[in-house]
Amino acid sequence: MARFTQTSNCVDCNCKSSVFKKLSIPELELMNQNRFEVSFKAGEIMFKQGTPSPHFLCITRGMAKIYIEGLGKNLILGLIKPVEYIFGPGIYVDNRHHYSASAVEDSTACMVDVETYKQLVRKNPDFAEEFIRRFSQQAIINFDQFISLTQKQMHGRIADALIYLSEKVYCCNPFELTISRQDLADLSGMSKESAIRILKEFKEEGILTSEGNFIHVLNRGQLQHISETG
Amino acid sequence: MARFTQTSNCVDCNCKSSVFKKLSIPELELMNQNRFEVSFKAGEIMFKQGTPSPHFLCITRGMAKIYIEGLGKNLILGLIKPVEYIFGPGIYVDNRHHYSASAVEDSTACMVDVETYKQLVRKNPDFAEEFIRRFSQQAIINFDQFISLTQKQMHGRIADALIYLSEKVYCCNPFELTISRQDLADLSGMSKESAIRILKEFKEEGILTSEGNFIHVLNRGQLQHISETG
DNA sequence: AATCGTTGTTGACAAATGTCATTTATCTTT
DNA sequence: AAAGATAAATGACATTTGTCAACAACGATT
Repeated sequence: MARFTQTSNCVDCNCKSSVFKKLSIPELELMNQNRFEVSFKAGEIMFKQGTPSPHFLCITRGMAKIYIEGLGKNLILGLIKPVEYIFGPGIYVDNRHHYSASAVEDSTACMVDVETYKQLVRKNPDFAEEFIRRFSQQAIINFDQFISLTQKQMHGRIADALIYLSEKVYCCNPFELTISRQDLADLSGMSKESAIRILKEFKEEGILTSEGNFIHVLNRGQLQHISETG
Repeated sequence: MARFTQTSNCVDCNCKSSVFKKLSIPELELMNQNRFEVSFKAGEIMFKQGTPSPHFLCITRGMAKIYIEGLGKNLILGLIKPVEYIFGPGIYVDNRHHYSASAVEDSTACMVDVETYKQLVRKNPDFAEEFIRRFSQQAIINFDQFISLTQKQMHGRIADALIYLSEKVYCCNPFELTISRQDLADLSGMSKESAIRILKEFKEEGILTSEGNFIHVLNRGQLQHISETG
């Protein structure tokens, strides 16, 4: 199970994440006092859809997936890496998590008290605006995902997922896919078998090479084209 | 084209919409000074995806649809009626609209200056919290729509759309469908023909009756069941 | 009433996609 | 190294869904 540790300070995250840059030293200190660090092994659940959300979560090491648990299947909304924080929309509505989060790699995360956070949102308009801006960016990303998942065929959706993984998540090419094929399928809204098949087709067409979990995108333009034409 | 009018006052909306209840009289007055009313005929576009968004919009009469323009198809996010306001996530990010809005019935709307609005969000923490709360509620609704559109089959999706229309939009049963079949399809992420076919099946199975654009849901439980089982 | 354009409806068909069963690879544990 | 568990890959098939073409209904205009 998860182990408690208490190593870093909020000032560390302040150096890395733009959200906390809007906080003053005393405000950071307040936040620091109302947080604790937890470590998770790969596969462990960080929080579960439907449960109360007294804390929000800030990934300091490793990687997490956030996903909606639907009807038997999961829909992965995104992969979160250091130093990004995960706040569900529930914190201002019903204090429930509206999606689950679990570690896809061994990870550590800060759990920050939501009430402290909301208090700072009230007191510091710059912080509030930055929070709203983040929230808005997330919504815009969701819209794109909405279009991808509802209007594109499988090839376009896998292309979108590969671009996302290479450029937003692992930020390199070639990259090692640390998520499973099932996760790739859950990210693209299709069955695991279909995801595997399309990956194979892309390989046969010379768009990418793959050896085990290492994927090298050879023809980024082609991938973009497939993404845009559905 | 749209005609300008200047009839009501923000205080009117204050009586109807919970968002503005958090504003003081002087604040409402400020908002009132930075708004104007516009009327739209059915079918007219209120704002267009990709264009700048110097104003947000508050529907005071009629009904609007908000929709993402995707690859040839539209995805309807929701139907907006008085007194609800439409703010895109772009106002805090890139000052662009990330979806389009158009009148599905003859409508009037207030266009409120975004800068004034953001100023009030900074100054009035209660108002800011209420804004965030609304935004969050919208995100939660989007999650449900996400699951509906990506994990349910057509019958489940039409069931969801019918429940939404009957209970959230028209708020009565029977109700007159003022949107087209194409709109119903865009709301459910499928082709117009498929939407029509499923409506017919529901009719044959006695779940509803329909005469022209009037729909009467006879078996709400069955509809719920179809929604839940996909 | 006749015409035209739009929207709604239907049927036949093709394409996309999921499901199931089976095999292969990979990794861990013994 | 052997065994077992898990993940990945493949093939056959059924189902879901979209597309296309034709037609009917409706409203607006002449």
